[in-house]
Amino acid sequence: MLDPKLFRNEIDQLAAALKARGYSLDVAAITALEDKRKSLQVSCEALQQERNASAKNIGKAKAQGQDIAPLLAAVDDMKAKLQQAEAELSQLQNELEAILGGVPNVPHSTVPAGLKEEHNVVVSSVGDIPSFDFEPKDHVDLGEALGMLDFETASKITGSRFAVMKGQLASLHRALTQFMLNTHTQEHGYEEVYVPYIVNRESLYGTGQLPKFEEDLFKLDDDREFYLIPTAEVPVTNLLRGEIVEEAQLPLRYTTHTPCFRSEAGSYGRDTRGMIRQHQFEKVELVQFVKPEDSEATLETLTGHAEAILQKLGLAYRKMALCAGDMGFSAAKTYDLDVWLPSQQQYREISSCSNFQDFQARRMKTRYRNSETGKPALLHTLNGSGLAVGRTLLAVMENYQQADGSIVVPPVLRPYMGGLQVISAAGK
RNA sequence: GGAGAGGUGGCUGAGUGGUCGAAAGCGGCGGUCUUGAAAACCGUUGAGUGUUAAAGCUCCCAGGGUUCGAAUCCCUGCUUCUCCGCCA
Repeated sequence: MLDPKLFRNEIDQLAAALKARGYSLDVAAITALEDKRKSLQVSCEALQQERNASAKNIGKAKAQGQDIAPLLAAVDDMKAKLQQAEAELSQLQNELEAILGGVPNVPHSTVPAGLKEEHNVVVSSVGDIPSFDFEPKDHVDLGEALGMLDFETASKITGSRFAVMKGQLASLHRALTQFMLNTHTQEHGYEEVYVPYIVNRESLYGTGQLPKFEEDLFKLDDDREFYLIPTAEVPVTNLLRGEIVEEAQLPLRYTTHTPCFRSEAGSYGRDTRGMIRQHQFEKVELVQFVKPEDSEATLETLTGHAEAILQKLGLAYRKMALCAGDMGFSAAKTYDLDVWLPSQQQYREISSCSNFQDFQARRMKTRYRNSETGKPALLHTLNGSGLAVGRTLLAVMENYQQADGSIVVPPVLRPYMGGLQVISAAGK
């Protein structure tokens, strides 16, 4: 949610800024509604004032033992008038809120212009692209040949876009998670948290998945309106929904490992092979709450924390600054980290790190007490994948494969694998 | 699943349908004292909206209702705690 004042006072500038990301703001409709709201609110408050004053007078008169019957008669029609005004106002406010809640964040001034993926800018490329003296296989062929990756059984159990892993590959998957969590908690200063994987509507509204992106989510058949989390961003960011934290506690850094569930509606036919795009995948998430003046720098360090994982794993990647039109709904600025996949001869997204500024915090009413003013002020929120575990697994498989189809375990993961150096069919 | 008790400001916690946005304490902030700090004492201190500033308005878990008037009464939901039952 953007600051409502922007819609009242600077709506034309706002519309121009949003156009950069391909969003066209209905200025005329919003202005008309806003004008109507203003006048309705004024008249409604005048009626409320009248009611309060007369009720007070009646109370006084009664206390003094006077006859209050004439006073009651005088306020006879007031109630109905007020009720009608309040109903109209609240309907209008809901209407406005629905519109404003659906307006995306304004791109930060440093965000590259452009509306499409090809306008994203390469910030840096790190690591050497591996060369093979044989034809590298993709992770599906590798995993199936090892007998450790099975999509057919998964689709029997559930359906498409699920995977079954076995043996050392399943262990490698777990090792990656442990390695990431340990790195973030021990080297990057994050506190590990465990959170629910099912969330309510309020939480999804807070981080911006609702009301606009309901079709991306799995909703439970339950009258409590529960959803499976599409990312740990939702429960972790909502840890502080409605809270006021002390400035001395900042910055707050949380990391967690959760499964993520995405309906992938609208992605039919895309990435149907392998583990790139699944309905269920694991992710280690980084979330930070910082003072507004710190968020820009924090996006750099947080992205660096995700990069550190790729570096320690020895994977080649590039850091992309997303253009205005390619960013998510709530983001003011986003870096994607794309890892090199030998089978595709291209980089694929493995992490997305964003600064939401106060966009989520305003929706969640997450504030801190500013020590200078003594007043509560909105925090800035950031998050990033550190990393998507399934995609990291397939990147490791493909980049560490050998001619015989075995997979070398990256040295940093060996302590988590009982010292195992190579995954081979014999190890199943 | 059954029975009972709660949900009030940053926190703890009072609050007979009318002067209650709400006692008190803690914490915070400012001051006195002190070389400095602590202690003590004095003052101040909810959030939002609105305004040049104010006034006004809204908010006592959420949503409905009763009433001229609701933190207070009624209904529904959510949630916390205690006891019983069941259970990984």
